Amino acid sequence: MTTEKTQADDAVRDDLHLEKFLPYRLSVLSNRVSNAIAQAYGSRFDLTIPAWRVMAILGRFPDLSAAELVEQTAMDKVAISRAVSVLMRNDYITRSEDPADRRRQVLNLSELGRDVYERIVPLAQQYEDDLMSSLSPDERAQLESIIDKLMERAQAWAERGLID
Amino acid sequence: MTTEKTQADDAVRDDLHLEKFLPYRLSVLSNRVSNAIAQAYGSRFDLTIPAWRVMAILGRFPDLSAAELVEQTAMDKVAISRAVSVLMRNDYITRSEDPADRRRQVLNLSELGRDVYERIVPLAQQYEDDLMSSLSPDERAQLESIIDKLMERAQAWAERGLID
DNA sequence: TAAAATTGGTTTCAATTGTAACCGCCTTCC
DNA sequence: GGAAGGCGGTTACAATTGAAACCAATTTTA
Repeated sequence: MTTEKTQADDAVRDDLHLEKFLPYRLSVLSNRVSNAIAQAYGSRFDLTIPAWRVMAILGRFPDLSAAELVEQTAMDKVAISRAVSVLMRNDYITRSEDPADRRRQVLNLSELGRDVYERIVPLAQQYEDDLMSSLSPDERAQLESIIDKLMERAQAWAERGLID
Repeated sequence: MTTEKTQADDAVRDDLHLEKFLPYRLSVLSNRVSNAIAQAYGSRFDLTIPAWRVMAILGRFPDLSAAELVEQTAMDKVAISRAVSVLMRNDYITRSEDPADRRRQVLNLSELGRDVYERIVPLAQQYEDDLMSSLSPDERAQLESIIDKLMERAQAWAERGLID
């Protein structure tokens, strides 16, 4: 009834099922996941998502500057700067001036920061495991490669301009 | 020094590869996609993402109230209210009081709104198609079902409380 | 070697978003 | 039928975010 169309060739395009629309679904999924996790460690360690991301990167790649964090995280430099300043306030990271280039500041987890990092990692891992546990091994592998492909495609939009 | 481990069995969990971390990847992917698309129709029709979402739903399900939009979109009611008010300002939707319940306001696309809607749908479709074109038919099907499963899982966190 | 242009990073200001309080209408239950 | 509570929707205010201007150090170039 409601699915009837007056014009045959309008039928397809005229009907957008938002619930089925991939970009929309991605956004809902991503928000649900991020918010849940943010809540989990935010409530324990008083960390925002950007702050935790900075810590996650520094935990793996020490001695980065803010600019290098920008590359790694795809966050913008203002967000990094703010995350860094709250992390400094919490003594979760240290900042030292690079003598070779006095504009540059080298960042690292502090001892306290590494402590927190090491407690959060398993927690984060646990969430990921829980998510993944709903998938078969085959699906997991598929997902990896699918995300890569979609990412590449979306990246292309940004680089080579939008469609149309 | 800082990378040394004191305890052998910390070694595995201690290493979080953010670039491989599903929640993180989802968020980057979703942002890239949404921003690109938002830019595409935002620049043409001066629509924000929430506003476009409201139109997308109204295009498919006429005669909804704001509360029903909340259900459909998973946006919160303030966001809906704001989207509705800009859409009213642009004459993209109409609002009529429900005589049976004078609190309730029935929303619909205006003629102009439907026009815009019908021009955006193919555009949105095109983006989705372009994204999907990077996947094989098999992968597309997989993705559908994978997203469903992940969504369900993440939903469970919200409902039954977080892990741990 | 002194302007000019670039780079790392921060600050400022405006726009977006989330939370909570709120107003008006409606229902219900004494 | 009239207070008490619930629901639809908006407003107000605070927190977050993004864009652009900005400062200081460095590199370029002439």
